[in-house]
Amino acid sequence: MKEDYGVYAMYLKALSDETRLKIFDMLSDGELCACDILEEFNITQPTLSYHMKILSESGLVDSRRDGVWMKYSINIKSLEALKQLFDNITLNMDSTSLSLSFSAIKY
Amino acid sequence: MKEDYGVYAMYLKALSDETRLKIFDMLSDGELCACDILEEFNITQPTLSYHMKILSESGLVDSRRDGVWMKYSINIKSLEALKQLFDNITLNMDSTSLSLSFSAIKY
DNA sequence: CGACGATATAGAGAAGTGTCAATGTGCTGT
DNA sequence: ACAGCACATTGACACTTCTCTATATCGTCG
Repeated sequence: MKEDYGVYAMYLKALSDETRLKIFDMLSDGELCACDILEEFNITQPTLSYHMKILSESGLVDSRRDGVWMKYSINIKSLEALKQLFDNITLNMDSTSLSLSFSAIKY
Repeated sequence: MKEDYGVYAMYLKALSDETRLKIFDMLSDGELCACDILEEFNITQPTLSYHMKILSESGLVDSRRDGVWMKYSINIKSLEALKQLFDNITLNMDSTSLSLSFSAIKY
């Protein structure tokens, strides 16, 4: 974990662009093809392709061909890894911060 | 939430640099001064100051003067917001993805 | 006050990013 | 085979990012 800063930084860089973050959030509702995603943005098709490549190569998003279409979906493992990254940060907190964190737990 | 992509993208951009991500993780053990942080990296003092400014201005990190020193600490609210961002993404998943997510829950 | 230690700012340069128009590639019907 | 649609790649450009050296500011102590 402590040694994976490079991987996490890559994930976060992939999501640090507002367009890509929106796309990632869109994919939380399930698999989508590029054409569906493109309709939601005021960007050209090559620009979307560029963003999808970054998301795919980072490992955050999986892609597969379905005939003429490319279908994209969230890679669960990378999403869980990101959650653990931020969850672990709270767990390491000192007592002052911990009391604040406890009040934020919502189960 | 759905409208805050700009804020989240800013948070993620601030953490998308490996140095800044390490610093953020270091701060999870509690408040640190710039001099303590600087010792852990092979960068110059102005470069660290540049990174701390990005972390502070994004809202992820709080800063205060303590005599000659600047003390930095994690802003809990922004950290919790980041956790919710990723937690909400799983919650929106369809049944196929949900079954995968359940298997990853570790309580 | 004046010197010093800690941090911030300015300026510059190399490298990276996001966008587009133009073009290439791959699949599917006819 | 070939025409057409979906998507990828290329090349170019403006803009941003990260790093440094040099210099400024701020707070403390004698």
